[in-house]
Amino acid sequence: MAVVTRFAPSPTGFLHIGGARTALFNWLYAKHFDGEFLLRIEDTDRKRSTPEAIDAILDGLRWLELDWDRDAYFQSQRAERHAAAAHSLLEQGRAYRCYCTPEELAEMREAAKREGRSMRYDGCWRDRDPSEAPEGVDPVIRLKAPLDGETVIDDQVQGPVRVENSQLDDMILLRSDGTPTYMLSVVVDDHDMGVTHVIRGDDHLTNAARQTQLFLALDWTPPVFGHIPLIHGADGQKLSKRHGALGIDAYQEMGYLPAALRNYLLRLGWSHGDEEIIPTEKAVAWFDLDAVGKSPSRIDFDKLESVNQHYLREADTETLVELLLSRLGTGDDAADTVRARLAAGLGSLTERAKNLNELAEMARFYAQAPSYPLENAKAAKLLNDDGVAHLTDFAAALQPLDGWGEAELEQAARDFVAARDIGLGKLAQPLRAALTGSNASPGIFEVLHILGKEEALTRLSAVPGAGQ
RNA sequence: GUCCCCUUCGUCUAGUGGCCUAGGACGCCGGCCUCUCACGCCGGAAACAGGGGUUCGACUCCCCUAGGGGACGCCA
Repeated sequence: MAVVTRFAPSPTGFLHIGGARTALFNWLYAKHFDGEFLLRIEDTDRKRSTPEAIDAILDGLRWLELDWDRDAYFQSQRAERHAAAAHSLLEQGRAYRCYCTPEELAEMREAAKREGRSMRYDGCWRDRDPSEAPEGVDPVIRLKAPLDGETVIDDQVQGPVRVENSQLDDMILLRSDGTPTYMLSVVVDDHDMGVTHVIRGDDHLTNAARQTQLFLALDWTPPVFGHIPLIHGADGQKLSKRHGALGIDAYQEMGYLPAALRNYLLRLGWSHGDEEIIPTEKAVAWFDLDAVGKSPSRIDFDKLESVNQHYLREADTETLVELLLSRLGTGDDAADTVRARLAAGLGSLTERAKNLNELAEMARFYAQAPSYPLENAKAAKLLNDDGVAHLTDFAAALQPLDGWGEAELEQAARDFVAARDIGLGKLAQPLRAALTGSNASPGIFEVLHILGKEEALTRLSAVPGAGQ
């Protein structure tokens, strides 16, 4: 039987990092077994579901390059089918009408809590005659779940998990307004969609037991479950808005590459020996549930950055240039010149940057000449009297040069400092400040070369006090 | 409160009874390289939560304790 996995987010918010990893694992599992990866939007909570959230989730998945098979399913469109399943259970005597009011239920929970019992519905309408039904109360439909014995989930990540049936109450299938609950919808949809493997956060572990009961009541075979541990914030606490529970678009804005984020997320909770850099092809080849860890992990931006830098170095130049251009916000006028400079300078720039934003800042001088006074205090200090004097003389020495290759430029600089008996740094640092506006940059001869003779000499003469 | 799950360096993890004087990666510290910043290279500090068993031998198996997480909705 072909493997079918699914990612089933509820569109009540953006796609966060935990959801992204769940989607990734489902995607990888399907790819590994040459199966299908489906997407189902669980929008049955009309009050909280928004079209914006649906778009954010879809965009997030697309950005991460996690493509889904078939068309996306929308749970809200299948409510009739869900209700039908509940009614058939009712006819078979496997479900019943319950007339308890929300108030009574709340009272029940209070009492249970007081007496130290587990807080669950006591099943008082389970065998009660419908003729006793109170007037004017719309009943809910509950599953007539087994009273004793146990439900066992052979979880592919957590191992066998046994839950006493006495711990599970008769779950509501249909609300008093006739709409299906999450439990019912999930089970019916997973069955109808042919889902064979349910991979999701372990906050659903106890749901798996209830859902198994439902599958069995419907005479369906439950899917294989794999409950992956949750991701926590850097402080070990549950993910919240303050740390890490950001939308996937935030990671995009922070300058991470999709391939890098996938690699990082993959290693959170999953491993393959000592492998760290795992491109998607290898991930597909290696991924399986047995290598997923059981304990929750924390998000670590340092590591993410490091992985990102790796992918930055390997990224296609053209792609990177476009990504940078949009971040530099430069006009179109000089676009071709800037593109060429960026393409030439990218190689050594990616050795220095950990994300696209840093990269853009480091590359900025290829698009714009420094403006005075220099913002960078250390750089400004390099342009003191001595520094400017050296620059002026060196510019004069450069003027008659025919070639502008790195080697020639370096030779000229070495001859220059040797003649004056000064260290190379005495010349290189002021040069750097004048050319890039900064005290840190790629090798100065590379910068000189990429900028070109005309632009370089223009920048040198633009230094305040130069040429006297 | 009840039930379920988890626990190896700061973080992500390798480890499936002897290969472990516990390995790797990120981060951190030191050094080398050097026109700056990086990269790279070399070296370093850093962990089996605690206590009982089982065993010739436990990071690995069992029990207890502690800590962490999750679930207990007519939310998903």
